[in-house]
Amino acid sequence: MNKKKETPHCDCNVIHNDIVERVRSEMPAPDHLYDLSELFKSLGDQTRLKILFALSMNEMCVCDIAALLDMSQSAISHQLRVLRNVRLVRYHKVGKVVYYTLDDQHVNEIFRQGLDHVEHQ
Amino acid sequence: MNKKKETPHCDCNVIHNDIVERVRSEMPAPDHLYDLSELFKSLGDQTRLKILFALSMNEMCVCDIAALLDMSQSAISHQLRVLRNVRLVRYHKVGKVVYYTLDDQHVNEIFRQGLDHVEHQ
DNA sequence: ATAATATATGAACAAATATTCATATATACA
DNA sequence: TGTATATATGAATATTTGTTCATATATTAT
Repeated sequence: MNKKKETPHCDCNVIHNDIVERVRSEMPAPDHLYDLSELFKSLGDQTRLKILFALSMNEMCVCDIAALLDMSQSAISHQLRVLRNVRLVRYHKVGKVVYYTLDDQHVNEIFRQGLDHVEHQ
Repeated sequence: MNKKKETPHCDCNVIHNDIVERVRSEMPAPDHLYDLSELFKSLGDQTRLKILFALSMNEMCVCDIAALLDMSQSAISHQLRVLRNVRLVRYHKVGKVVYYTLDDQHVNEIFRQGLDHVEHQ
């Protein structure tokens, strides 16, 4: 009855073993998959999307962003940290004020591709 | 997901009101922001990224994917529904077997941009 | 020095999410 | 008709995540 039990979780029979093995051998490294999922995760929130859109128009300080989105300074600061962690934004200080900018061009590209997708259906 | 409260939360002074107003007037429609965040959210999970990578190589049935990722058929099926909901994948049935494929080209493009970003640091 | 302001952060809480488990549906075959 | 197989799905649970609250840090002005 049981063909192969090498995979404890899969409770169905493998239909196309050749394809499965070929895909398995090409699967991106766990590190890359992790980084990529963290990147997309950071884009998967409306607040952060709004922040990124804002920064694509102008550099802005934390206070500007909080006012724009009508949210607390703390909430914005927490979200900016998320965006810093995946290097989507960077900042520079001028006195007490911290100005945020987009970190690289990929952001705009990814953004545009995403909009293409959601608008094209 | 994102909760909207009525109370004004910004507890700091607006520094650059002109910029804030200009950005506010250009902010994408809530519908688009919602769809876009749902799209990226669906990409922000390692299991789903693996599924999408697999499907970028070959169409695969649910059973294949479960075997490939060493996960239960149920877990894969739930994740495929998420991917269907944002139209990243589609399927066709052959008898009992359901084959999944990528739904459009944007996926590969977004994928590539994302990898560019995480690899370029 | 003190006060005021801009931002960051840890802890707590509520909401969202991924997986498991049990079960339902659909198809094929004897 | 039955049984077996492939997939889907609702409910429950455990983990993750976004925001709030209180407070800390850093900078400027007095």
